[in-house]
Amino acid sequence: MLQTDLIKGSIRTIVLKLLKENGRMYGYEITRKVEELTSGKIRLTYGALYPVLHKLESEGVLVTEAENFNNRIRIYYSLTEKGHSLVREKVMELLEFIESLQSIVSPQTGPSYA
Amino acid sequence: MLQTDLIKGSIRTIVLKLLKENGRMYGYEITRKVEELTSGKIRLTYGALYPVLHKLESEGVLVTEAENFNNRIRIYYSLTEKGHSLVREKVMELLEFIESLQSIVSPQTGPSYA
DNA sequence: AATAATATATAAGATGTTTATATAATGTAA
DNA sequence: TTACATTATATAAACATCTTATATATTATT
Repeated sequence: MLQTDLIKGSIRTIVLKLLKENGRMYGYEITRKVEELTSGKIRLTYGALYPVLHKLESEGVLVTEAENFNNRIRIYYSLTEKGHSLVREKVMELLEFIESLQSIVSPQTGPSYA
Repeated sequence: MLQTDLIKGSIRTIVLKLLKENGRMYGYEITRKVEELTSGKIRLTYGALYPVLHKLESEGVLVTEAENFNNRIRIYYSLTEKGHSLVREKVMELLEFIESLQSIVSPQTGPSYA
């Protein structure tokens, strides 16, 4: 597992992107999906995930629906219209950030006339 | 400029990598180099940079040399042996992290038999 | 003379994350 | 049938990290 503090700051974007791709999801499902997509390299903790979800809700970025499943309450989160445009922004920002990181840590991949 | 909270957690690795590539550097020079490499997209703030440098020094990862330049003191930072092996670790970790992020935000780039 | 750029640094406040903890139902293996 | 793993949501305390504001001072440029 990675689980370094690199994850700091990207949880919001990850959550938003997953909700965009998968429609509505519940918290546990989000953590599973992240593990699946990253081959277990990234694991969101609930102490980090739920505060993010609650904040996004209070900002009007997503809405919740509580449903009963097997005598348990399951809370589904889905993007609002505002959420959808935020995803686009945030994902672009993340891609730019990744590019920037790469230009620091990776050697130039320009033409090599070798 | 990006300057989102995505940078959180990657400053250490960025600093370490730059010191490895450039030998010794001083604080201001580090911020310049990051701006240069990222076309101004990432800007380290001093409030973030200096605490990181001081912490790395206290951990024995880097050492300082104060030199006089134009009537001003300039403090050069360079990696110790311990620092050199930490860079390798941290950069690998960052590359893995980038890969993980990409598998979340980017579409699969597998063979497309189209 | 004023401003921008160079240069290091700290404190206060804000934010975000980990770790620990609580609760509870269902499925599974011994 | 007991114990454990998995499913499921959630909060509080502690910790780490970052931004913003601030201080200081020299040199170069307009």
